[in-house]
Amino acid sequence: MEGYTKTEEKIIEAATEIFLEKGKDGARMQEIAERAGINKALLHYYFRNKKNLHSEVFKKEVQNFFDGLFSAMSSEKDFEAVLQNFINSYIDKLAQRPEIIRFIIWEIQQGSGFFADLMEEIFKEHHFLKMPLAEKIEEAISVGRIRSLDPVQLTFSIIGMCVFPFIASPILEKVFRDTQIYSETFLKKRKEEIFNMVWNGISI
Amino acid sequence: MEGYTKTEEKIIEAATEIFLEKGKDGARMQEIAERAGINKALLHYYFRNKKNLHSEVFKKEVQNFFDGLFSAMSSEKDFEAVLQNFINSYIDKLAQRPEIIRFIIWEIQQGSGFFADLMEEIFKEHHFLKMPLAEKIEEAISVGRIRSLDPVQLTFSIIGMCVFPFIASPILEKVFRDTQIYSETFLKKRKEEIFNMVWNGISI
DNA sequence: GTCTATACATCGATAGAC
DNA sequence: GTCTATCGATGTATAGAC
Repeated sequence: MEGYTKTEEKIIEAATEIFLEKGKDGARMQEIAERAGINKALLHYYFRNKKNLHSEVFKKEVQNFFDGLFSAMSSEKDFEAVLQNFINSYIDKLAQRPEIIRFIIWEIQQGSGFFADLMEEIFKEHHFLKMPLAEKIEEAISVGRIRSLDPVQLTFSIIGMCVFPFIASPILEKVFRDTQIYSETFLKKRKEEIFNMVWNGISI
Repeated sequence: MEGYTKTEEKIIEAATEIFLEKGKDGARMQEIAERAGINKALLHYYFRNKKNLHSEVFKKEVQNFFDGLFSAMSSEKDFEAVLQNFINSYIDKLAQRPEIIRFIIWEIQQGSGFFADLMEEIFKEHHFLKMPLAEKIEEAISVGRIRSLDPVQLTFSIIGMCVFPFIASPILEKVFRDTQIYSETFLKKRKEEIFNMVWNGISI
């Protein structure tokens, strides 16, 4: 981590774990302090209050997630490769940090607009106008690579298919006792399934 | 609501609103009492503690959501109709109560297993063995109505596509200023888009 | 059943010594 | 920068009058 002192790093690290696990309201400053090996007073010395600390952690996590994702996208390639790559990257990223979904969903529906602003910022950093994948889809349509459809709708569909297994993993692993969501074989199969479904549905 | 006294009803109603909006940890018993027009003591008289009240509300909401959904499914029809019907019902249900997604996701990832148990119970009530849609897909494959594929994977895909727009609605309406997720036209278009994507991808 | 009053714990945040 | 001690607010929960 750059730009942080040793103590700040320890705090951020501890706060990330606790906020991801318990959420903003469920998290306790006391617990964060303990896990960081310091005391509450020092938390406030560095981050002033809980809201602030949470924002810092949230911003870092979201940026980290999407930076990796979008930087893998920017290179110009054939749309089939772009699609394949997007699905693979998204699933791999989610498998690394599945807790981030709940984190983001909570913040989104809080209605603060904080996440939306953050995303806009990240889009700009990567020189996208709005949603990266939607732009690529538009391109592919205009050059006749795929059939004409609503790029936004397709983007929703692809992301939805990628995200859902991670949202539902605890139930799914219970209902289907032999399904291990985080296993290499499942992830590979999932990637193929999404790609096939989409490509069958949109290719000319 | 059946089986509740007038006061219990008022409490459940108020608690539902507050829990859906602020979550289990963010909700305050004081606020629930005020909205119900009673005092804190009476909350504990009827529901003993916060955890209990939250469970009650959660169970009621989940049952209400899936009961409506599954009872619309049980009748035997051609798979194309079943699929169409499932997508339509799911989207309509979500449009009615979008807050339930966050509610459920939070509970799922809490790892208590409460939601999984609840779902199993609901499946049984409707005489399904595991996941309703997955069973219908298996049938359709075995009679050669659709191509052979993993029913669980397809189920994930369909639900993911239905749910995602509601998860992301606040950002989407910001990024695409002209997109009104809850408008009749958007919902209709979304249903068609999902059905077409799936049907193109699986029909023989 | 419903209220007021209050016990008791714990929270986020701060003051002040070092 | 880091600590101890503590404040004031607020949280859940209960006791006891009506």
